[in-house]
Order: sequence, then C-alpha cells, then structure tokens
Amino acid sequence: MATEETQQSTEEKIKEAARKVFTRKGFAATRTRDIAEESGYNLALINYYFRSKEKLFEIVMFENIQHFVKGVLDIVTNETTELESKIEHLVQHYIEMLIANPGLPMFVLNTVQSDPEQFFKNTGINSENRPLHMVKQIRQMAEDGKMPPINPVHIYVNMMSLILFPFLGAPMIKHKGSMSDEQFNALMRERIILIPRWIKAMLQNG
Amino acid sequence: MATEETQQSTEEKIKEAARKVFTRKGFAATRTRDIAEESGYNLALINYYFRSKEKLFEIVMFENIQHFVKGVLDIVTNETTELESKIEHLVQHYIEMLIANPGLPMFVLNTVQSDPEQFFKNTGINSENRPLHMVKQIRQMAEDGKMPPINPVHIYVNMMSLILFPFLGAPMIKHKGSMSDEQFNALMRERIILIPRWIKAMLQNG
DNA sequence: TTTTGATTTAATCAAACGATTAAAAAATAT
DNA sequence: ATATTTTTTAATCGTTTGATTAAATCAAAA
Repeated sequence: MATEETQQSTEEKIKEAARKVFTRKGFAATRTRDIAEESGYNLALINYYFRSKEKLFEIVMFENIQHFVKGVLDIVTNETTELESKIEHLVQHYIEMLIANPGLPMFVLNTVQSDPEQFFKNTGINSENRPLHMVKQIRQMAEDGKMPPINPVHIYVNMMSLILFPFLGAPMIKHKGSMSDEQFNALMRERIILIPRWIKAMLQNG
Repeated sequence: MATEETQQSTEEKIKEAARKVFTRKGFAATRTRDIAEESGYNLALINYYFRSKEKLFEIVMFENIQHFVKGVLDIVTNETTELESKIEHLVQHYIEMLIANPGLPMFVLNTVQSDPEQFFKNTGINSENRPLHMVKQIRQMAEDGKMPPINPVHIYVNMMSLILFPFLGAPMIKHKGSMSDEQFNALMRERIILIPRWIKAMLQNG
C-alpha cells in the first residue's frame, strides 16, 4: 500500500485548501472546483477522499472550532491562577492565535448563525464539563462587592468584544486607517497589554 | 394607471423580503425563489421589478449601509457637543437601532469581506466629507495628556467593539446564558448606560 | 364596458454545480 | 519488472438555480 505519509499529506493539503476557501467565502459561495484549484489537485480527487462538499465542510468546521476553543479552556478552568493572571493569559493566547488565523472568528460566527442547533451539536462545546473556574472568580468578586453591581456576563462579553471584534472589522479598520497588514497586527499586539488594563479599569471604576 | 401606491408597496415588500433573506443567509445561499416565497409574491414578479438577483442585492445592500451609518454622522460631526455627550448619544442611538435590526452588523461585515473594493465604492462612506469632530476631540485629549499615551484608534475600536460585538455573537451569548430574545435585549439596553462609563474608565485609568 | 396595468401561472432555457464513472497515466512499493 | 496505489483526464448525469417568455387572470381606471 503506497505512501501512507503521502496519502495523509494530500488529504491534509485538500483540507487545508478547503479551510482557506470556506473561511474566505463561506459554504454556499464555495465551489468544490475552487477547493480543487486552491489545493492544486483536481475535482475528482476531492470526492475520492471526502465523499461530498458537506462532509468536507463538516470536517473543516469541526477542526476550526476545536482550534478556536483549544487552549482557552486550559486557561479558564485553571484552579490555581489568579483572575488577573487568567485574563492576561487569555488575551495573549487569543490575540496571538487570531493574528495567525484572522478569518477564524468570522467563520465561526457565520457557521453558528447559519445553523445554530447543528453547530452546538457538532462542536463539543457543551460536552466539556470542566468547571469554569474563571466564572466562579468573577461571580465571587461580584458577591464580595469588589466590582460594580452589574451582571457579570457583561465582563465576559466585553472581553470577547475587545479581543474578537477588531478581527471581524479588520477590513474596515484597515481601510479607514490606511493600514498594512503589518501595521494592523502591530496594533493588535498593543492590545495584548491594553485589554487587561481596560478590563481592570472597568472592574474598579465601571 | 392602476395603483401607484400598490406598485410602490409591492416593490417595497419585495425589497423588504429580500433584505430579510439576504441578511439571514447571505447572498450566495439566498435563492430568488426564497425571496419570492418570503415576499408572498412569485418568482416572475421579482424579475419584473428588479432585473436580477445582483441588482436587488445591490439595492438592499446600499440601503442597509445607509441605515447603518445614518444618524451616526450627525452625532460624530456635531461641533457643539462635548465628547462625553457624543459618546452617550452614539451608544444610545446604535444600540436602539441594533435591537431593531440585529442582523445588520453581520450583513455589513460579510458584505465588506466578500468584496471590499465594491463595498467602499458603492457606499458613500468616503464621500461624506464632513469633518469628524469627535476624532478631533479625542486627538485633542491625547495631545493634552488627558488620556493614557495610546493610539487613539483603540478608543474608536473599543467603542465599536463593545457596541457591535454582542449582536454579532448574539446566538452564542443567548445559547450560553439560555436567554430569550427579550432577556438579551434587556441586557443590551443595560449597556446603553454602561458602555459610556466603561469608555470613561478606560480614558482615565487605562 | 372597455382598457390598461399588475400579478399569476406554467413552462422552458441555459448555465452552474455537485457528483460519479471508466480508463489512462503516473508514482510507489514489493 | 510487476503489482498496487494514487492521481489525472475527460466525459457525463441529474439537479439546482437564475432568468425569460407567453398566455391567462385579476383589479382598477377611464
């Protein structure tokens, strides 16, 4: 049986091409022929490895989601670290990952929007039942009166907003500020230090 | 000539149906037959009024963008109001508008991503040449040392992040918090008062 | 009533697209 | 060298989909 490695390699190449095109254009606008072209292989081979466009998409989607939440859980569930440290790690991890995969947030949002039930089913987001220590910590702060009397959900939402939105609005931000990709990435890296400060300011002064 | 009002009315109904479906499923995943069904009219009539799917989409897109930036410019360019007041007005205006049109941000982002040049061309975003007084005001604060020495762009990005992202992530937020639409909207309304506070905290303590 | 325009019905076209197939060719292993 | 597996080529099928057409129906105006 020829080339176990080569088999995996081309399969992986096709998946990688599919990931690129799906992420850029979405499921409906992506033609299997686009994936073939992007991968360098031809149309027939794509159905040789994956049975259909849907199957291929599901695989790519699943891996994208895994990638999107991977690492985050390790940080958020850690029972030993301080809240402040968790926030710093989370921001750093997320922003570095997003600079490497700028299209990921848009892909995830579009996927969950186009079919929410399927999304929450296919992705083991709920099956991960490790207790979210970070949630406890923020709730504790609220109970101790160490933060403004607001719904703690706002804090998570704000963290996600400040981290994720710039990558969703990247085309507009770049255009308005006439930024190159490098300048944009530099701006995002600045936020690794700034966002934790902002969150802290919210918790104290908000 | 029969029913000038009815003519405009059905044309408007079709556009409204198109807006709904395009906003929910995006351009590629939307079939003209879907629009027909949603509008209550039939397929032939859609091409009777609008020549093609593309034309209809361009009209809807243009109106959506107009709606998205309408009102904002009036606030941002106002030469008489204080910065603090501008922020409060902007947040209030945006959140109320987004509660009424929750799908708008996703539509805009997808549109600009799928064809950035076309987007910035078709939408008169640049042609609006009224000086952005708000930008001046923030730049002034930075020059006067009244805010932390950071790139003022972060401030706009943060405002937009805190306002827009929750509507982009609405399906996830609702799902994670098991919220109804009403509960979600209530949470968003809380942010009308909170976001200006948070921004102020950033400007002082960040 | 007649006329005119709006809307429906039904059928059809052409192109795009996902999918499949068989056979040839290329690459790799034995 | 032979066998086996991978990849290409090329053709084709069936369906979906955007678009168009002609004729029928309906509503309202003149």
